[in-house]
Amino acid sequence: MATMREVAARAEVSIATVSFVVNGTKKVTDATRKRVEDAMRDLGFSRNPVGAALARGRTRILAMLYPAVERRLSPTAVTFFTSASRRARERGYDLVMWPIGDDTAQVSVLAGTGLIDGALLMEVRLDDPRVAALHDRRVPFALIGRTSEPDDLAYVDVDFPASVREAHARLRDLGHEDIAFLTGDGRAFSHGAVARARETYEAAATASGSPVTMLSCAEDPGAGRELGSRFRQEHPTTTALIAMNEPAVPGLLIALAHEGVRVPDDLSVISMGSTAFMAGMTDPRLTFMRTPGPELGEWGVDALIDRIETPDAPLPQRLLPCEYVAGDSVASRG
Amino acid sequence: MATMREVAARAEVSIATVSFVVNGTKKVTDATRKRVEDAMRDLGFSRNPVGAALARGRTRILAMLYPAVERRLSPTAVTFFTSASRRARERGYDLVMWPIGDDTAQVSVLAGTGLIDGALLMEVRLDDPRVAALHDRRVPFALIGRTSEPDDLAYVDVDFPASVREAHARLRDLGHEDIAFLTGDGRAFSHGAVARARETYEAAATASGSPVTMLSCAEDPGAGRELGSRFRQEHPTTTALIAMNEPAVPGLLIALAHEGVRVPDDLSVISMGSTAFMAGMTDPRLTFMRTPGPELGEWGVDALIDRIETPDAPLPQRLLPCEYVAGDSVASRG
DNA sequence: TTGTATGCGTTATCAC
DNA sequence: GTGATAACGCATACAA
Repeated sequence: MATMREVAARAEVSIATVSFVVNGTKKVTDATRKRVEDAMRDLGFSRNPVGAALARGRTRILAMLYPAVERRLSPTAVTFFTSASRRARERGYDLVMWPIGDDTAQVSVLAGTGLIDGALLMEVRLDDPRVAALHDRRVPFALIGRTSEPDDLAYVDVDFPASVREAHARLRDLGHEDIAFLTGDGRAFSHGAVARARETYEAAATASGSPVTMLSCAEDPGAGRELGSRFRQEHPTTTALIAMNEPAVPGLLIALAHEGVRVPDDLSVISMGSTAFMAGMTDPRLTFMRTPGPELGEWGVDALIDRIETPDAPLPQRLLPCEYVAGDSVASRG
Repeated sequence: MATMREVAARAEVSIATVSFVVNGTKKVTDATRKRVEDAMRDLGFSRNPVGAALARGRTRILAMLYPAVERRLSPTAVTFFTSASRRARERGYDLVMWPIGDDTAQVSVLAGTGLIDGALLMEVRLDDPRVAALHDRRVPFALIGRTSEPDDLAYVDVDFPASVREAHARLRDLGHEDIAFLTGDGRAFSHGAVARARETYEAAATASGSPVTMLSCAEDPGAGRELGSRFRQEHPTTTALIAMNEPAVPGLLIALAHEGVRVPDDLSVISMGSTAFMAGMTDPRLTFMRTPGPELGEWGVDALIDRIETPDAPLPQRLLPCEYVAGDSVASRG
C-alpha cells in the first residue's frame, strides 16, 4: 500500500500535487499529471480512505441500519439493499448494511463515531427512537418508511394507503363485499407501514359499507398455517383477503387447502408488498402487489446523499405505490 | 462530538491520560481516572474511530463480502450474517455486509484501502479469484466455504460430504434404492459446496450399487415447478430425492402434486442445507438438513479475528455437518 | 503515574 | 501550476 508521499517522491513532485491529480481538485499540467499517474500505476497506489476521512471529516460511507438481529431479513428487504448499494456506488459512496438493534444506544454510538456520513433507516416505526438519536448526533439520515410525524424528515416510502385502496377496489370490482385484512402482530403494529395500511383498509371497508375484518398473526409460515386452519370457521362469509404478511401467506394457503377452502374460488387472496420470488412459492401462484424495493432503495440513497451534500435543499419526500401483479389467487366472487 | 483534547482540558489532564483510560492501556490513579470519566460523561465523548484507525493502522471493522448483486441473499445466508455480526461485536469488532461483485477489481480496491481489518468470504467458489486478491493485498481473511485447495487458508465450512452421506444413508435405510440428487445449475457448479456435494452423492450412489441421477435447475421456484412437472416422466423409478436447491424446492413440490406424485408416498424429499423457515413453507412440511448457519457465522468470525490477532497460530479450519430435522416429506419405500 | 511530542495519510490553505 | 505546511483525532515511545 503505497502512500502519497511515496508517489510524490517517485514522480518528483510535492505531495500536494499528487493530491490534486488524485482528486481533480486543481489544475495540473498534462506533463506532471502524467508523471504522477505513471508513478501511481508503478506503485499500485490507492488512496487510504482513513487518512482522507480524517482530513476531510467525511468517510463517504453510508450505513443501512436494519434491525437484523431482531427481524428477519426478508427477500423483499433485500431488494432495497441491493439497489441502494448499487446507487450509492454510482454516486461515489459505499453503502454497507450495519446490523444493529433498534435501541437508541447502539445507534447513538455508531452515529457519534463519525465513521459514517449518513444513515438509511429501514423498518421505521411510528415512533422510532433512532430518529431522535441520529438527530441529536447530527448525522444526516433518510428513512425508507415514515414515522407518524414525518413532515420534517427526509423519506421515501411505499405508498401503502394507495396500494391498499387499489387492492380493495379491485376486489370490490370483482364483486367481493366481505374483504378481510391480515398483517403481522405484536411489534408489527407500531410499524408505520402496517399502521397506515390498517387504517386505510378500515376506511375503505367502512366507506363501502362492508364489514371490517382485521386479522393478524406472527410473521412466519407456522402462524399462517394456524390462521388458515381456523379461517373458514371464524369467518364464514369472507370471500377475499388482503394479506400484508409475506412470510405467513404460504402457510396460510396450505392450511386453507387442507380445510377445503379453495383459492381463489372460495377465497381470493392478494399478497400486499411482496416479490415475484415469494409469490412463486405458493399454490396457486399469488396475485400480489409488488413492493417497489429497487426503486425505493435507489430513491432512498439519493435522498440521503442530497441531505448530505445540499442540506439546505428542500426535504426529499417521495411515495410510490405497489404495482399490481396478476397471479392465480384472485377470482371474481362466485 | 467531543474530542479527546476537549476531555483532557475539562479533566485538567493531558490527552495521553485520556487515551490511557479510554483504552485501558496504562495504569491511572483512581482519582484522575474518575475526573476523566466524569469529563467524558459530561461531554458525551466517544472516541473517533477514524482517528484511532489512522494512528493504530487498524479499524476494527470487518467486512462480510457477499456477491449480493449477483446472488440472492437467501434466508439461510442471512443466518450466517446475523450470528457473525453478533459474535464480532462480542469481540469488539464491527462486522458489516459489504455488497460487492465477485470480480477481483472491487475486492482489490476495498482491500487496498485499509478500511477493513479483515474479510469474511461467503459463497466461495472452487477457484475463487477473491482469494488471490485478498492475499495480494495482505488483508486477513477467512472463508465460509472452501476453495478446491483450502489447505493453506483459514476456513469454516458446512460439511456437505458428511451431510449428503447421512441423507443418503437414511434414505437407504428406509429402503430407497433409486435416489436422485438436485442442485442449482450454471454457476452453481463452480460453487465449492455444490461440487463437493455432487461428488459425494455420486460416490455414495455408486458404492451402494444404485443409479446416479444427477439433476439441476435454476435456483428459483419457477425452475422447480418446471422440473417437477416432468419429473415422473423422466425418472419413473426414482423414489427419493435429495434437493440441494433451497429456492426451487417449493415450486418442485407444487408441480409434483399437480402431476399426482405424492410426497412422501411416491417420492421422499430431503432438502439439503435449509432452514426451518423455508421448510415450513411447503406442503408437506419438508424434512431437511439444517444449515448450521448460526454456528458457522460465529466460527467464521472467530477464525478471522484469530488470523488478525495471532497470525502465527495454526490456521483455523473447521467443518460442521448439517443436522437432520424430521418433517413430513420422507417415508420408507412403499 | 502523568505529560510531551511525533506520526499515521490525506486535504486544503496559503504562499510562491 | 506547484510546493510547504498546518490541521484532522488519536496512539504511543519517551521524558519527567
